[in-house]
Amino acid sequence: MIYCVEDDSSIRDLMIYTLNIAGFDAEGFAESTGLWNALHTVKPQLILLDIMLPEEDGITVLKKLKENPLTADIPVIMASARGSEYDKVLGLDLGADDYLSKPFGMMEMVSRVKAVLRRSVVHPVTSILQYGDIIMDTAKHTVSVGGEEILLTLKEYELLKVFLEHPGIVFTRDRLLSLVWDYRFTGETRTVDVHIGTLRTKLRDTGEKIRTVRGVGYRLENL
Amino acid sequence: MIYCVEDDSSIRDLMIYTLNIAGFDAEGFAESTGLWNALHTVKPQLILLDIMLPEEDGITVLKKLKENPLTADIPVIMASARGSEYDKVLGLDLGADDYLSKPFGMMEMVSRVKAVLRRSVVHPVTSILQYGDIIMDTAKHTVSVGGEEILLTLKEYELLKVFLEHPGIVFTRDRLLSLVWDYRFTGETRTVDVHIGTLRTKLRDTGEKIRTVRGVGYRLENL
DNA sequence: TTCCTGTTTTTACGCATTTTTTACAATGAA
DNA sequence: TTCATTGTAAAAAATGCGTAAAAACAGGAA
Repeated sequence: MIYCVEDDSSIRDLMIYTLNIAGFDAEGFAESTGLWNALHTVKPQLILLDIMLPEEDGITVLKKLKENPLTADIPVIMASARGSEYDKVLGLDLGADDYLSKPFGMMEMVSRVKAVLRRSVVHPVTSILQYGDIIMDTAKHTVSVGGEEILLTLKEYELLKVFLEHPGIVFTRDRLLSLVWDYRFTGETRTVDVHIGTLRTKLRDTGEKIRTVRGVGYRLENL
Repeated sequence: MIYCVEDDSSIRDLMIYTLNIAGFDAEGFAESTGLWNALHTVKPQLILLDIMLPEEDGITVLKKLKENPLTADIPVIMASARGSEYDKVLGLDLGADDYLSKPFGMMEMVSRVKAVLRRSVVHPVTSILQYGDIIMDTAKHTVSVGGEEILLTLKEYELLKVFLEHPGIVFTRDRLLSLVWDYRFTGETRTVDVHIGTLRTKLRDTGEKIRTVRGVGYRLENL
């Protein structure tokens, strides 16, 4: 998924259209609010960002993106009609990955998008797992829900980690036992259920997220 | 002056050329011996260091740089084709300031160089570590809390230093042992706990700052 | 050397928290 | 309804942590 923030709707439509043709999922926004909303649901591979925008300008948006650890690693290509060197430098310095100066051709855009994506394949050195408003920082060993830190015991933490690493996948109790515990034996035990229970109550305010798959195990609901 | 250690001469030349265009003095070396010689004469603002090198590899070079107080404060950006997580973590943990994964674009390189330099300008002569009202001066080897100097033993000091250098990050007892002590063995010992204990009492008036992460280790609470 | 002093490590144990088990209630499919 | 499965409160067991106190160590002075 590529997000494209551009106020001129004819240019925006053309960009989306071209990106689609080139095989990318792309979504466009006229100004930054749309981008911020979208970022809450799906994290894109790349953002195309115009500098001149109504409301919040592109430089500010880029700054914000780079300040937040959740979005800092999303590559950004800046675009602007103001071709001055100043803008370029400013944009690149803040961590933009490339620059398109208007008017640019669609071919050029696609080739730059591809180049940036190629480069940033290996990038993710992030210790952060996100799922909706749940954020787990494995380096700090903390979990927060909606910015509020919640305290989990070790088993709860590791259980949640397994789910966050594989959202949507069903895990049998045996599988969870062997992942989080190091049980070799697979005996009758309610241990997993109990921990799932406490996890659920601690995450209650986030809505019911851990689903029971009767006769099989548990899985984290897909967003 | 920026030093650039890279064995592939075509890449190295391109890097030097680009850095020059961007307004930097830059000098390149095919392997680490050149770097060591150059360091005796001119101390650079930054070093670009490839991990895969003939003779001495980049990780070793980085270690040496960070061990020597004369060179420890030179920012280093590591570059490597081996994109494995392991390399990254290792590099970053040893004190590299950023990471470039090959193949990288020249634009990206310049923007990262600028970013690192910008960061290191803010903390000139970084002999001072601060966290809330705790101030550690690594040059003077002193620690003060709220202006009042406190006396720490060597182990307490080094333990605190690790935490101040990585606020918020969890350290297991094993990790702390290998960082502050030079234990190879990983045995059952309460040594770390005891020192954490004495540190805590000496820092008591600053509020509880060192948090226990049960089953894992310790971390400095985020401010 | 021996003694002294301050630091570091080990040992041992109490305590609090976490984890597991147990037992039973609730649920849902057939 | 029946029966297997799941949820969970409460009790029991296990574990991990903090810390006092003893032991070991290091360095300096006499």
